[in-house]
Amino acid sequence: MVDSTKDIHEPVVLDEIDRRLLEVLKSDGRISNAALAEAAGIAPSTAHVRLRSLQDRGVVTGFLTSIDQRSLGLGLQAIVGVTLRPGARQESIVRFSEEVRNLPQVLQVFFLGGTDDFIVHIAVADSSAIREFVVEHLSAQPSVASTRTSVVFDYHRNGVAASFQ
Amino acid sequence: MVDSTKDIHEPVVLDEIDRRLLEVLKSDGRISNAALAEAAGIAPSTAHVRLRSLQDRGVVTGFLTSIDQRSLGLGLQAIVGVTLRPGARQESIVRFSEEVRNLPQVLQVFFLGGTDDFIVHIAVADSSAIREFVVEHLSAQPSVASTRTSVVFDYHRNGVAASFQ
DNA sequence: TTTGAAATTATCCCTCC
DNA sequence: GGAGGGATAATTTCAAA
Repeated sequence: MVDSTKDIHEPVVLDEIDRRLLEVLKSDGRISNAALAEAAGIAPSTAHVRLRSLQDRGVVTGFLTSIDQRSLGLGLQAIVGVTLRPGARQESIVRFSEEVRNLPQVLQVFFLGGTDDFIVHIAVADSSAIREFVVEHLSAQPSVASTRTSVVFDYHRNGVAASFQ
Repeated sequence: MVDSTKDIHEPVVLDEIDRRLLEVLKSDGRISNAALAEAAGIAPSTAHVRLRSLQDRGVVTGFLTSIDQRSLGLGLQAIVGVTLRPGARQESIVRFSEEVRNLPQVLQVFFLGGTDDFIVHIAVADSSAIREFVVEHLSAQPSVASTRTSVVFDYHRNGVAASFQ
């Protein structure tokens, strides 16, 4: 008996074949089923069922396309660390963070326990757009105590983690 | 005449159709060519040519699979900020950073201009694995002056930026 | 460049091992 | 749970506008 509405995280058991499939898919999400099957040493029909199972079990949460941001006119990336005011209301923080993560400049948001309360990874056109982003969307917020902006000189990605639920 | 060996970044011109294709592909890298064509309002054969062109021009740099790290037994994510010693030799920094970004725990590395010289996004099994990672792979390095570790409580991703060449 | 249509492949479901 | 086979549907190429 499997519950189809799983809001909580139930343990997932992956065997060697699953891990091989994931290893291939990690860096080639658009590989054909036939090629995926061959890479994992199984029949195409089996690979097909396996991949569906990985999606159903929530192991594979989606397929993404890596896009060169410069081509979109967004040649500059930055990391902005944000510290919130100690007295900020919980509900206003939640609303604020949801606004931030839906802004078009935002690639990723990390909510942290530590010095910064969260950090935002953005891609923008130029340095004035960074300042504009920070002033308009972060500093202007009453919940925000301070921000620290760092320009991204180089960036490397090994894999893509799923957004938390 | 197009140079196939483009090491430098040449300007890319995207029209409205290209942008529509990218918007769809961004969050669904495995969409079928037929569905992609319909979403962009063009013929499947055109969508096919267009997508190939986007790849050839370096706009689309790859297709990735978003994987729930918890399923892999990596239930904890952290951000580690690293400051390098002012006197560290350039070549040792380069070698070190290349080692770090190839570690299996590492999801992303950002090289920054600012307080931290770079930050590392990792996924590990538990808190002792965080400590192990920092001690073994970061603090032990002679180039490293200090590190600051923050646990990731929540994570959200809007899109995937290409790794810098 | 875009398209429609043809040739080739792949997907997907069903059945059997 | 994995593999085979076959109907369906997709991708890819190409000629033409």
